[in-house]
Amino acid sequence: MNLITFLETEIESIIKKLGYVDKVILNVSNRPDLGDYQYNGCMKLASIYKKKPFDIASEITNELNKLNYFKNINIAGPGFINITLSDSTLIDYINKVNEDFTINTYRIDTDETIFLDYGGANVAKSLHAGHLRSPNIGEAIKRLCEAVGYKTISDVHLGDWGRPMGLIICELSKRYPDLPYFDPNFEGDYSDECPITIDELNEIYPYASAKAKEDEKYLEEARDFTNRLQNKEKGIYELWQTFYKLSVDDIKRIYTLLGANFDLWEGEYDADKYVKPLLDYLINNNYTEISNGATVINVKEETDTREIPPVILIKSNGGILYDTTELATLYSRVKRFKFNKMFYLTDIRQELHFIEAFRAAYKTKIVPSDISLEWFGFGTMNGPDGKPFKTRDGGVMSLNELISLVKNETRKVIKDNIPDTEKDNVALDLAIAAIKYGDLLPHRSTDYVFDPIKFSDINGKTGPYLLYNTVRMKSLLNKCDIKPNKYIKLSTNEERNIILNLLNLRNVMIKSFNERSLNEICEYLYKLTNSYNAFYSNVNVNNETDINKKTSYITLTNLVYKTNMYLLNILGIKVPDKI
RNA sequence: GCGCUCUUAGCUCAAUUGGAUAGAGCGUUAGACUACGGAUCUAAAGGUUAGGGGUUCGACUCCCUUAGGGCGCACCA
Repeated sequence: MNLITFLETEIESIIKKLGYVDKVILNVSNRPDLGDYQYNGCMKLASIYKKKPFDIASEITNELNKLNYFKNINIAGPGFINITLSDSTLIDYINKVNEDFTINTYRIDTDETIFLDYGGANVAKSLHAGHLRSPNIGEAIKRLCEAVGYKTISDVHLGDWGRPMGLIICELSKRYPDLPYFDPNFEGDYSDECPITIDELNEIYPYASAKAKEDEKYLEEARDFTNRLQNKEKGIYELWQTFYKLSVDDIKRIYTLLGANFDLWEGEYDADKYVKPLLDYLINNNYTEISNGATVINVKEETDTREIPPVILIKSNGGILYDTTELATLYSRVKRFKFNKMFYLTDIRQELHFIEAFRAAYKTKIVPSDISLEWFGFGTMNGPDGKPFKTRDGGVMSLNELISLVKNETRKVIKDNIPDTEKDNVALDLAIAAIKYGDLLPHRSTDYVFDPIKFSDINGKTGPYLLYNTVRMKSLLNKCDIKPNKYIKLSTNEERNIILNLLNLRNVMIKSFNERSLNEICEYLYKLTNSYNAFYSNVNVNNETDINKKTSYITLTNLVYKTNMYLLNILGIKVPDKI
């Protein structure tokens, strides 16, 4: 059992024995000079039980002193209890963790499944800087859920069936009118060959989108193509399939680079076949009403402090919208998969959309009340000017460009002894680590400034620093003639700090999981690594002649290394063999 | 206009149910070490937590208010 959890339950039972009730939480002390951990509950208990906090604290510490886990227990201020663990407690615990790493982690006993919806890529619109956070955060949350004990299902939820598709097809019909896809009398097989390249595809959408804004006739044509596609008209549908594949292959390539994997590559297209049954269900059960010519679901509630507009299912011109597709997706997921919770991760601006969609889903019983729907948003990734990250000339920066940009920085860090043939791969690993760590370090919901140079620095709180030091630990483990075994002797203060940090892993995972944010884990990785480096710079492990000390050093090194690997894997950061 | 949200060190970010002296990184300054991967480590300076008021033993955190950002408010996704 985790040591901190164990001590919390011990204290809880002491408090109960004394006649009080509290959910005991042991916090890492913010006064390390007074103790390792602190319990702050006495002030609260005092107000409940009408006693002096100091007296309650005394009663508790008297009982605690009967246990033999502690080096020191003291009361400070109005009634803070400070606890310092004894070395033997720490040594015993480290040896238990050494046998079973998972006791030091946060893991619950559950057979629940969480369905995660993140990624949010759009077909035929190349991934750009604004698309970075969703796969980064989403993938890490997914891995954290799995580490905690949940089963997961992840879906990328592609935007692949709306007006953008019509715009692409419209523009293709102008540029390549002779393609067989546009010939209604064409009888042969459409070639599998895509008529365009990915670069051209990436160029077409912004072009067509801009043109549609100023050219009403063009927009009308695009609408028409959208309808023809959604009716799966021969030729048009096949054309869509070819550029769909081209685009999705490119999206997969970049997501793979970023370490994001999805169980499902579904999207609006897959939801489309559920739209009709959904609408039939909603209309037949009188969940809908007509408002200004549109078919809507009213989701206002009396307690609302703001105006909540209705969910529009069918536009006055007969078309369907974002919300319709969202509900159809939910409708199909509930029918096809078994899960207990659903996590949505998007840009923070979409909050209202999800509030509405969730209300509609519960109100209409599309989603049963025992499935929890949860949305959490992420903040914007900004440039140095505090506005959304752009290229130097103000254009949209693709993720390809972004990765290259950072790779140019991380390449400078690589040592000369790495063969030229491997340098590029190492630079890429470092770049991905730099980007992901930089992205996950701030709290999920806050906007942050993306700084390629700062993130690529091998010194400081960065991905490259963590990789470098983790690789160095591995190198030491490989080089040392002693293998990790039993932790015997706690001989330096630096080791004690490392152990206290290791002890904290579980709490860090709990906080990260509860917050749906990776910033606690990122901070922790730096802190743990840094505490190890303080040890490393003071103690030469390989030159140690005392075999007990040396074994202890290497055992501790191994635990820090394992913890780093465990957490970096949760963050989706790959650790290269050499840097 | 209405609503949500943010404002913390020179810069970029943290802050554990309301807890003690608000912490990190970078930058700055001063040190350590022929080095198992030194691309490291140690330390110092730097704060009226945007301003004002309130709640209480205690407020970056909760409430009110002023100022300044960001975002959202039915037929885009």
